[in-house]
Amino acid sequence: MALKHSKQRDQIKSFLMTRKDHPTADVVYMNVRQQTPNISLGTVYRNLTLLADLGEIARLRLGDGVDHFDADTSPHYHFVCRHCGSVIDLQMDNIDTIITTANANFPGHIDGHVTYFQGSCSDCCKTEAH
Amino acid sequence: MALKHSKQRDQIKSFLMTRKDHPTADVVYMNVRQQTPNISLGTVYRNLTLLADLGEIARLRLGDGVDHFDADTSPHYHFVCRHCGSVIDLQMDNIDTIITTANANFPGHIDGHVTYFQGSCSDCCKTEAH
DNA sequence: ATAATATTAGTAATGATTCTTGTTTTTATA
DNA sequence: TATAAAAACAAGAATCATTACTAATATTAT
Repeated sequence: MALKHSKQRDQIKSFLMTRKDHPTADVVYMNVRQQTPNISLGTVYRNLTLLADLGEIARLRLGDGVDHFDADTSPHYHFVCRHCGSVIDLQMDNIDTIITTANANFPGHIDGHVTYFQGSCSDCCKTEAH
Repeated sequence: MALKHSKQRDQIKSFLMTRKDHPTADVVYMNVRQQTPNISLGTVYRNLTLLADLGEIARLRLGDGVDHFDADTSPHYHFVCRHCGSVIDLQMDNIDTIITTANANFPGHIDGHVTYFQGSCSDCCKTEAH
């Protein structure tokens, strides 16, 4: 069951690398379809899952009920705007020390955490009064 | 549109207060149905959402595609076992200082974060070798 | 008691994702 | 280069959690 090359998979990954806004499967589908009109949504889902399992992309679950995907697998954090829902990269120092803190009084073994941030993005800060 | 009392809502909240394992809507439904056999799943969902909006319970989104509910609204964290999926309360010092860290180089305004921890619960640590 | 309206049960609809099936591509090897 | 095994595909059905709809019922203020 070796991996075989696929034009569709290449296009999905290439598209994702051009984007910094962490698109959903449906957005990937609508965009890749402009180059390959008869690609199917199932193919997009299957390849996004495969690429995520391979570690070539990241799957983001940000509480909005839809998976987002990110071609940038380097360590960084994410911000979700409460107003417009946009997902934005966040450069900040690594906070993995919270894992040590969490392990202190825990009877099992903690080896990871999921963290994302919320608030108003700069655009929404301008257009609304908070 | 003042709130009116409802036996179903009381039972849903009462049941949730007896549990420390953060049940899903379906688990709430199956249990409350033992007292009120013809309660509908829609009623369970509607009331869980209402109680969460009122701040009387917490809705937990932990990346497994199903919402979990918690009658304990005091500040605390959660742990999700990678092996059995169990959700466990975690007592640890508040880490809201990460919000200040995150705001440092961010052009908008960050006012919150979502954090949960992952690893092996004590039961799974015993039964498996990691 | 009555009227206004929030709530309910039951069921249909939605939306994201996964699964199935028969066909097409890819790739290793003869 | 031909061929055969298997990976990948397109199209569409199925699944699962959740929400929406509607007519009936329960609650509450007067």
